[in-house]
Amino acid sequence: MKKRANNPVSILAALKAGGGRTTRVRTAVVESFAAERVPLTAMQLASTVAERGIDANKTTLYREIAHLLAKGVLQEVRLGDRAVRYELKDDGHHHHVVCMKCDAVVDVDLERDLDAQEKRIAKETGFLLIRHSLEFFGLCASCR
Amino acid sequence: MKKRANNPVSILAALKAGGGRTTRVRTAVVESFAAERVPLTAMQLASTVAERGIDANKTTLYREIAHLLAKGVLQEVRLGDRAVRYELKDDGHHHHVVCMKCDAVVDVDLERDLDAQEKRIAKETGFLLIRHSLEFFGLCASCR
DNA sequence: GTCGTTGCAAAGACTTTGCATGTGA
DNA sequence: TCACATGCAAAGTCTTTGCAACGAC
Repeated sequence: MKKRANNPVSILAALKAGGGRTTRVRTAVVESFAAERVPLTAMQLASTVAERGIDANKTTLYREIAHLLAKGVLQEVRLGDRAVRYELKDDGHHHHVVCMKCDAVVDVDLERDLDAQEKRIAKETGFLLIRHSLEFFGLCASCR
Repeated sequence: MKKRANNPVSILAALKAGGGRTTRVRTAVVESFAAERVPLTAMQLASTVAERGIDANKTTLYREIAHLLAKGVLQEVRLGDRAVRYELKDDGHHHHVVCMKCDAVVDVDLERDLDAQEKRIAKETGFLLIRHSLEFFGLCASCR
């Protein structure tokens, strides 16, 4: 399984090589995702970027997210709430545990993944299955 | 495992017993969920209700959904897209298979549920886990 | 200088709230 | 009757689009 370089410098370099520019906002966005490590909503990204001292317009952030998705730097993550979140794309498939009170997110791996179940379900339903999404919800150690 | 009566008549009777009224809109909403069987967004509900010949204001539909959620008649379902969907609550825990092209939804059960995994994850993360959500995405037989 | 990037304003989609009116039991 | 239910208008939240100005290289 190939491992993608997930540090801000490499990502920005790759974007630049693809014709993009290394701007104030883009740098702050990529650094924010790399530093936070958990999936962020557009609004959480705005706060994180602001905390880093960069005052970026929200339109710009939405456009930057779209750009990074198109470049394969980010992937969408849907947790249980309405929001769409984004995280740096890595090659490892993992799931999330979400605190229903404070919104904390922790990554987890499954011991045996769902491949067998997926095969059976594909057979039973006639679907061609492409991906799945599994999240656990509860209260984290400090909120319980 | 106790089985809830999921037909419109019983549901409306139960709501009435709880102080609610059997109105034109409420009847159409409950019948729509019972007839469709798959999770509906507020907008899909509006269409379904309209198809049944009832012209309900969308504010009313949002309020009716909130009311039915509060009464435990409906439960929220989050599939992979941004929308929040609702379905009649039943006691059986199941998961969904979603067609990424035509939005068709099929219910599925897991052979072995995720209890063991859930226990392990709770132990590892310190979370008190309350529920989980698992969806499969792909293309249905007609769209593939 | 070019062309990618940014900001502002405005529009859009979906959802919620306030208030006056309607209606089921 | 009267509390529940409804409709309309308005406001709120999140996201997208149009357009002119800015700035990385």
